[in-house]
Amino acid sequence: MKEGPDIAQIGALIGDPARANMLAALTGGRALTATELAGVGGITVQTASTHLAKLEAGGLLAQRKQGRHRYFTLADEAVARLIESMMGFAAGRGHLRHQPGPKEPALRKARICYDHLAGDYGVRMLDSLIASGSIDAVGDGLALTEKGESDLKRIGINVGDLRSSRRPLCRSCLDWSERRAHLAGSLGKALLSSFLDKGWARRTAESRSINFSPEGDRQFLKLFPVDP
Amino acid sequence: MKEGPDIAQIGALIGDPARANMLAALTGGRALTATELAGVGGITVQTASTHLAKLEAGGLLAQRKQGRHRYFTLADEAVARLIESMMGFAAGRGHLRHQPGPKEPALRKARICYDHLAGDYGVRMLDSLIASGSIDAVGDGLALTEKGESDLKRIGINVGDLRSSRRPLCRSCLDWSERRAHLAGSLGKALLSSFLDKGWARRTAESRSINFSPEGDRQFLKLFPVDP
DNA sequence: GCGATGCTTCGGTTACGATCGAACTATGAA
DNA sequence: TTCATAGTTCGATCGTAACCGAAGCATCGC
Repeated sequence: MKEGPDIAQIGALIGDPARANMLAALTGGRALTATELAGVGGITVQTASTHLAKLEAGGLLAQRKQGRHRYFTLADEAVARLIESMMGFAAGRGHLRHQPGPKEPALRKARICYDHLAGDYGVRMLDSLIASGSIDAVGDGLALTEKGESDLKRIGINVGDLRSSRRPLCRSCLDWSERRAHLAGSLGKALLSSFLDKGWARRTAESRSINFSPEGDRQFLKLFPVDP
Repeated sequence: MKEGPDIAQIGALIGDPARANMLAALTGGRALTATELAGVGGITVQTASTHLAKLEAGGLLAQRKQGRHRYFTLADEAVARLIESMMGFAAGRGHLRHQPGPKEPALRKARICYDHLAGDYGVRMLDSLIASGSIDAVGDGLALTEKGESDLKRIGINVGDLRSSRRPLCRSCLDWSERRAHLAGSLGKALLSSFLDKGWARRTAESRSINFSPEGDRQFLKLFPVDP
């Protein structure tokens, strides 16, 4: 007994439905205000305020004041990974939400996971990068190849810039809807950003889903073909 | 809101201190009875019984009856990974236990993590295997090399046998005390088993720590040297 | 200055769940 | 059979934490 770090504290933090909803919403990567988070949690602002204070004290959230707004984000990528891994686990056990909801298909197709692409399209992209020899997959680890680096430069992504950050370039992240890996890390972020910049896709207002335009869809599927 | 799987349920399950203690104890890999688990949770058997029922209903535990005893284990390796990853996260945030306790140093040196070696010795072993070229590390993924396969055969581990199981051979598992990776997967299990079989080390009765004998210590350090 | 908006703090209510004593079932030992 | 041990179920208690209304700050626009 009393062995090791205290998982009960963070378990309890995540264990409240309102807080869990807020955290899941923040996994979308966007900074949200206390009022918005109260909305996603289905509670009043007063209650949300105390919840947010607890989450911040627990080190799960960071906030920055901007005028009279208070923007909350996940404290760092480790929190996002924890949440996503718990989602993957929960999905595997059948701990699904009561009503699947109309937005579910869109989420399964393409959604944002902290700052990179997830869902069917996210998994497909990684598969294609591996098949084309741009990324080496060893066990559950990923590494960019020289071919990959030059291929990416051709679509406007300069890997050298990304390397300067302390964050790992490639990281595999388990997708809860597909139950397979998609690409995270700074490269995952850069790829999604480029899709948005090119106008291939747009983020939706209140949801984590990512909407591809018909043209963007075509381009994406051409760039990341699935092998027959 | 209402997007994705329900993490609040499992968060709440882990969020109770008594349940968290039981889960942490079961991460030791041993099957424990309800009474033993009541002990580690610091509660009466009645209370433990209801907790265990909840954990089982939530898919975190499995039980098997044996005579008048009821043995509980973690449902599968995924649960162990979840618990360990939460421990790693908690340790990183400073969510440590109130009193470090006398057993802490032993735990940091060598302990069992589900079924493989963790702690200083676990990290050291993986480092050494990578340095000697037995294991390839790419990103955070691990893969056994041909050299590794033959080296392991020399110390009595037949990798061919391990491959037949559906479980991955090599897996990296983040160590909460060292904050670095150690070796999990079926190979990690096989290595620890061999140390125990050879008499180099023994499991302790009530704790997760692993005790190396003086001779076992010598052999282990010789087999897995650290590069200067 | 003023009101409006965003958010926090305070106080009091409420509900849920952890807890344990006691009674009950099941298995094993004598 | 009887007694002992392991565990569950029941019932009642109790504490904590989630919750919201109301009041209090802070910041913006005017």
